[in-house]
Amino acid sequence: MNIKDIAKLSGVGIATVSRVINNTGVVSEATRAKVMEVVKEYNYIPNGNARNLKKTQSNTIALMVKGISNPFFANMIKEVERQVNLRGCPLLIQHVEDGVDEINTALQLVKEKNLYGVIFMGGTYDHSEEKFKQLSIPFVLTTITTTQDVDPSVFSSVVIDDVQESYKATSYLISLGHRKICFLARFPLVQHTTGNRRLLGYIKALEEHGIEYDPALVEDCEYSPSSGFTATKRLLNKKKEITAVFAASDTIAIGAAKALLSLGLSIPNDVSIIGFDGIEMAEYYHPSLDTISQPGVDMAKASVEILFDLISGQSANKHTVFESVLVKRGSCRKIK
Amino acid sequence: MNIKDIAKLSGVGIATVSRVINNTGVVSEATRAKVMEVVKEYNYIPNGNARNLKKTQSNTIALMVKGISNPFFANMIKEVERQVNLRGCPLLIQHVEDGVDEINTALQLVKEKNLYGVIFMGGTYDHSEEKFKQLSIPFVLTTITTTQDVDPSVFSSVVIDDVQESYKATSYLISLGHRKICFLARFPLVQHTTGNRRLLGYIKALEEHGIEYDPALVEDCEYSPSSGFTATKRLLNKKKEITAVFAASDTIAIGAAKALLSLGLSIPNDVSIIGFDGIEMAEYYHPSLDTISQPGVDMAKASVEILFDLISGQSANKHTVFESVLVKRGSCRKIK
DNA sequence: GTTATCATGGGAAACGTTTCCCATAGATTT
DNA sequence: AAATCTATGGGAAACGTTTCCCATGATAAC
Repeated sequence: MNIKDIAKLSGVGIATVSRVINNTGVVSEATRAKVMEVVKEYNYIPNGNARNLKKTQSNTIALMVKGISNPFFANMIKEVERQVNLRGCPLLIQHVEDGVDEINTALQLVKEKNLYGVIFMGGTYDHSEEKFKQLSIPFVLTTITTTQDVDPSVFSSVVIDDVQESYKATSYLISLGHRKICFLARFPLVQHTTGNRRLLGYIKALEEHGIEYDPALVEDCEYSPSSGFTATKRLLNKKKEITAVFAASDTIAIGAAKALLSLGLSIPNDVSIIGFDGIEMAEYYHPSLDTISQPGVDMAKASVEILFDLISGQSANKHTVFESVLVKRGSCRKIK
Repeated sequence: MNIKDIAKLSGVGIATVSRVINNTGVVSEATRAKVMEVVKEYNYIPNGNARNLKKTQSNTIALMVKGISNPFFANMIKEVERQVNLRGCPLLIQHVEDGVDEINTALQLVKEKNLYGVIFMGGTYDHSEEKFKQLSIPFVLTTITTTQDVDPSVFSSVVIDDVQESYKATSYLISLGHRKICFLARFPLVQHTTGNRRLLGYIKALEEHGIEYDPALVEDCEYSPSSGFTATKRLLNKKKEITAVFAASDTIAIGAAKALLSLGLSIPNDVSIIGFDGIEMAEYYHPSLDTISQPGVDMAKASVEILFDLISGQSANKHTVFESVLVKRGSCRKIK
């Protein structure tokens, strides 16, 4: 069942059927009704491949996610899909394996599927300007910013200020009297990752308050409870006196909390703890965990809006910085 | 840059370029090398739309997920993608909104994109045989079985036995001396959902042990901590004496645990609790939560294997039932 | 009554592949 | 030396659309 069949069955030309389906050009009401009836009756759905081939552009938006199992991304993905579908476009969700270059993957996809636009979610901050330019279609980096010498006019982004928010969390702990503050995050070899930027904020806060930065209080770990758990164990084995833990994600914070609690330590009486992201689980953990809560859904929505503005040519590349909120639930305590 | 350009640049015909790219037909080593050199140099990637149009079949596999934010699905999705990519196919992840018919969505997608195969993950058990037949390409239901009068030879599935596993959990609590056991799950209007089937197992266990089934101990709730939390609050307001909670997901169990803990109750001293799924968070909760752990990754792998067997015509429709494991972590206690 | 204008709809090319079928040339057989 | 076979590679049709351009008939203008 293709457009030719529909044309024959409706007694019109294929061009007319196409015009009816796409609501383009002028077609008399009578003709339109006649065609639509046949379309409905035979449940005709145009072949997307032929369509995209001819138009040398599909209306598909791709979402490249690095870390699809990250619970913080879950609601963002749903919102991106909702917003994209609202605009009548299908969303192709592409998971990018850790260690795989998401821009290269996208480059491939763009050529192969004639994408309409791309949203990148998660991943590193390290991309060259040249790469961005190769990607000749509109795209938005969400949750990713870049500190390389990249001309800001060649890409769009929706981010939070990792340095600033991390500074906020650390300062909060310091204001409560903490001096021995651990920091848990992921530090891959690449520069300019979320972890590295949050480390900068952590160090900045320490320095501003005259606290010496002790690398032994910083542990490298994946963004997962299990990794947070083992990292915290490693930390405790160093026999440092610790009064607070700042985890670069709530998942890490949960693992860290478990490590402390299972040793019989109390949160926040013995150790204060604060996470990052604002996932639901942090609230329902016992004790509920303080966190730097990111407006994930708003960020997702903004990403799609910016992408479609770019597509329609209505605006140039844009960089939006969202503010996160320090949510206090009692897992941090004033000491001394 | 298309196949014609490559042909011209290599000094061969387009048919030859196609043969080289697809490794079909016979091409002399010299010609192949010449063409490949040009392909590499210009970084040529064939247009997927043209390809799929001509072949009247793409190699794309679609994964229809209902509940993409379900943490239990996270690892399964990753495994499905890994397995599909391993077989040289791209995976299209399609999120299906709650309440939307996933088969209809797939039907649309199949016609539009000439899919190669479909995997359904999550959702209800209610599908008619006719619908299955309309979907004229190979597909596998994962995490979904059907109790309708559907001929088992028209579909494939990878599931656990919900009734049996639920029976297992409930029996475990009973064996520990519990009589007042709450059950939390989602009961939508549609029949034959995961929740309904697990309820059957729960009731079966009670009856077999001569315990009267009390509907007041069963609460309807979404598969999320917040919903588990409020459902448990509702339960406690009924002033029933409760000694154990069986939650149909670990996310619900976490919400339930939070409700109990925040009232100062102890787990497992005052109330025992057991969840379902086996997500990482249940282990890192404090206390660690007992659960019926599903082999999600194995199930994902099996789904892809079955799908590709169907595609290659190597085998007929098949139904695989996986066994779940009762994981004891101490959140359930023997009483009396 | 003739010409200009307009609304509508059809024909055909083009998008970039794959693949069938045939042509060519060199090698092998008779 | 002629005939046959084999290996290789090219031409062209086809996949199912969209869209440009043109044809047709009706209406309006003169």
